Amino acid sequence: MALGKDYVTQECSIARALEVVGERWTLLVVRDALYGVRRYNDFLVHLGIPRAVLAARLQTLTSEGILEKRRYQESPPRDEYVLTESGIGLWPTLRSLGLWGREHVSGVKLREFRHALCDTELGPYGECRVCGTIVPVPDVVMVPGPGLDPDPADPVSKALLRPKRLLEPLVTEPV
Amino acid sequence: MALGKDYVTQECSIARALEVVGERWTLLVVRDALYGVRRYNDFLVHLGIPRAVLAARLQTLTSEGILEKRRYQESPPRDEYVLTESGIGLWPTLRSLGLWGREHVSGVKLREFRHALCDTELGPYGECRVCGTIVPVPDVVMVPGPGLDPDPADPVSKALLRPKRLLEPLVTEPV
DNA sequence: CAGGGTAGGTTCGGTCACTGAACCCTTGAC
DNA sequence: GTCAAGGGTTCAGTGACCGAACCTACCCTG
Repeated sequence: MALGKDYVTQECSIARALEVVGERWTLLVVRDALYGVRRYNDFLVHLGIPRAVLAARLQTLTSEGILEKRRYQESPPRDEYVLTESGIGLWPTLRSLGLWGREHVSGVKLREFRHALCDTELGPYGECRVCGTIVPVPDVVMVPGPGLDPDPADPVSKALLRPKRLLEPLVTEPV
Repeated sequence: MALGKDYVTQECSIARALEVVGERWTLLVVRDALYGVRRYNDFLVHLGIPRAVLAARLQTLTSEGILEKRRYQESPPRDEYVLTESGIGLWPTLRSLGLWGREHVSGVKLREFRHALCDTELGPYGECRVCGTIVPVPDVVMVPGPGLDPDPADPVSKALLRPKRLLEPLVTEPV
């Protein structure tokens, strides 16, 4: 946590959670990972985060068991960062935070989330209104909403314009 | 937001939300407000936050429309900080963040939340399993869980040991 | 009416996280 | 041999956060 200080007096699960994911950028890294971003460089260009900070976040998220670093090719050695179960568990939090931001801060719908099996838009708790069940994260499809810039500058944002399932690895166009 | 920098490149409701509530201490102030804390001094002793930071947070939260500052006595002039509708809208986020912290960080159940009308423990989305509805925040009762220290040092934590509804103003024992 | 207590701040020097830019290493392609 | 790309590390500067001290307005008590 920021300043090396924990919320030491707080006997509270929310405080414990914030000690892990409450630093600047951390939740945005997790969000990108949910959207399918896996590579250092993709996080870098999409978030506009300083390299040193990204390296630090990826390392703490890995050591906290939220991301898993895994080698996907040997030569040259390349690693990718994939969400663990614990990391996927942050989906409801990010979902409700996003809804709150849309409703009380930005006022614009930038993305929609739908149930892959029946194409119904999710309710506020990530449930499918038609099927009446909580939709598992891999069955959530993200599609761009009306407020989203149709021609973004960076290739990661471009790739995220295409409807895709959460967690499904992002493929960026080779420049 | 920290360092005067917003998440400027991010076209995303989550980023917008974090610009408002993503600073250190901010979400804990909102949590305390949900628990019924209203006064400067109660926030201070309960959070263990530096006075200057608390003053700054209360001011930004007020100007962002999440808290409302209101005079509750004239002489001496005293103000209290009460959640607005927008602030209450953060309940689902805090609820899911707390659940995640309990499940993936602390592992201990510190508090329980129940439906006031039927005394059923809430489900993960703040719904009542018996009534089948989302419980409005004022109808949520908070009761201490098994893992909570039964004899805390500060009077605010003491007062929070008694079951009470969310938002209901906290009354601290006069020392 | 002096002294003490309380609520709600502001000020201030020091520390530490974040920032942006530059540099480094390994590998593969030309 | 040279270049580019991916994935980092290093480093000086800035500014948020830290704790402690100080300030103000009002009330109560002797």
